Amino acid sequence: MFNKRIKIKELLAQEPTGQEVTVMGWVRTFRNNQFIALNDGSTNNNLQVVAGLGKFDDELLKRITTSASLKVTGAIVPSLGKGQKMDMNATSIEILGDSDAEKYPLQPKKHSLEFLREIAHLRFRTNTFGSVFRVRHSLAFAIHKFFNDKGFVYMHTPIITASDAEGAGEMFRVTTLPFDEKNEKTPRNEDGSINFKEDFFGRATNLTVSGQLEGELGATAFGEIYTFGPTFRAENSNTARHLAEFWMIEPEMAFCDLEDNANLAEEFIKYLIQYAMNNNREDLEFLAQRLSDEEKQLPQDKRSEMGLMEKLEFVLTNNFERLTYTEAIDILKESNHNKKKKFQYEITGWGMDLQSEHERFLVEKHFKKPVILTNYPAAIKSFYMRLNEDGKTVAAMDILAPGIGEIVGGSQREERLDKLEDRMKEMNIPAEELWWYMDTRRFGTVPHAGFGLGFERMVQFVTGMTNIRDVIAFPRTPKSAEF
RNA sequence: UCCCCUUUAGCUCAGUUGGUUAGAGCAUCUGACUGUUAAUCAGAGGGUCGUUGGUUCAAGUCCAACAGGGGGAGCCA
Repeated sequence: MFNKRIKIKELLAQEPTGQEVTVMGWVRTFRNNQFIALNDGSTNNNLQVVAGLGKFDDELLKRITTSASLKVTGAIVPSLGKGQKMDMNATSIEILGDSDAEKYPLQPKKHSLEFLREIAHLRFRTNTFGSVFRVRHSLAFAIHKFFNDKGFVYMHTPIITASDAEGAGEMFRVTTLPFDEKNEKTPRNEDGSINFKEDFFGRATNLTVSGQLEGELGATAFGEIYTFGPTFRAENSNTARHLAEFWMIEPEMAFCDLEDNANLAEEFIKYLIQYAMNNNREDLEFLAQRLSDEEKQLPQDKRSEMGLMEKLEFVLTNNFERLTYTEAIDILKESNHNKKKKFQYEITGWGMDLQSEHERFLVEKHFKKPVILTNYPAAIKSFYMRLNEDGKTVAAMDILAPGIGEIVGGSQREERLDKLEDRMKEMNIPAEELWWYMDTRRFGTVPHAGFGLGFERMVQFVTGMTNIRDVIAFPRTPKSAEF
């Protein structure tokens, strides 16, 4: 019986010719004791249900409150009012679930994003979050489509990992060892350290911070793989662009160098934007409007130069700017911004790590478009990145997006066993723990490369949401895991 | 973790140099109206001023600590 309903998005695309249909959804507002704005989540547009005067009991009408769920049947006719092309003249209204108006926290008015974060379980029922999460869904779908169409194998890398050598950040421990206040039940070695042999896996384990190392195992068999799954970082990060639990896409390609890698990343990002623009135009236009309304409250110099749609269009039609770390340092050094000493962190010269103000200057002020920075000094990058011929830089790449910062981090991997071992020794990475990783270099090693794209940062970029906590359903951040 | 800002009704916010009974809009409730568009009109209810301590004759207002939220930085995707 329930599958007889028509979704409001589909209905609104039809012409009103008196057809009798059934819809189900939640009440957004009930105006004039007669007009129900009904929403079923398929689109932000509501169906106006008209409850003709005198046709329904007062007792029933009283129960039509904000967010009550209804099953409504009636004829679809051209609207007599101005705001919509069709009305449903209700012949039957059934209340599926009441919603106590005195207790329901959402009102038909603008709410702050901060307040909505505190009621994250209900915020999907707002237009903003409806749009954000429909776009998020589309992007997730497009990721699989992009890689599937290219013949990549979708690989599920483990969530629980025994290696703590990945070096990508602090990890969450996974254990079944007893935890009591005095630690009396915790198994100990003779020297007092915790005996992990007694733990579930017989060793210390953690939540993954990256699927890359396992991804490389797949790439050196299937040729091209990608992962798309949750990732965990136990960093005490309190920013609008970090989460303790987030989703990451990590393609890994054999027979691939840094340039191929950068080409793929750029194509990938553009594909995702194009997909959302083709499939979520209505939601993006709503979000663009929201963003522009929001920015009207900011001082002139803090507003974006482009609207959301223009920005996405611009990224699609322009090549990402590609330059080396060394070139970037030169640009920063020679900039008027630097000469006027406007950087908080001084440009000390080659070898320094770029601060986010430097990255933002390059992306938002100098080039005004996404930038692919390559070939960083080896000393500031990870052990697995391929050492360049100059002996001092590695084949790394970061893609920096306006307003978001680093959206992609990747590299060509060090496929030469001796060079990899040297590098691990230098950086105190225990090669023996990663024996399985080293085996790819021992048996048929091959030039290969890959990158990680932060999914939530991508969703932020496409939706224009400025806080990463507003593009994931239930954000996990330090001191916060309510829902 | 560091720096800055902030916390007053369900929500968004006023609240003067410390001084009677802490206000507004929206929401809610009651009634009216009935082709409305965040409906409108009239009325009503609704507050431990984040928590604890201090200064003072007197604290929403000043001070301190703690907690929550926001912005920026670091770590990174």
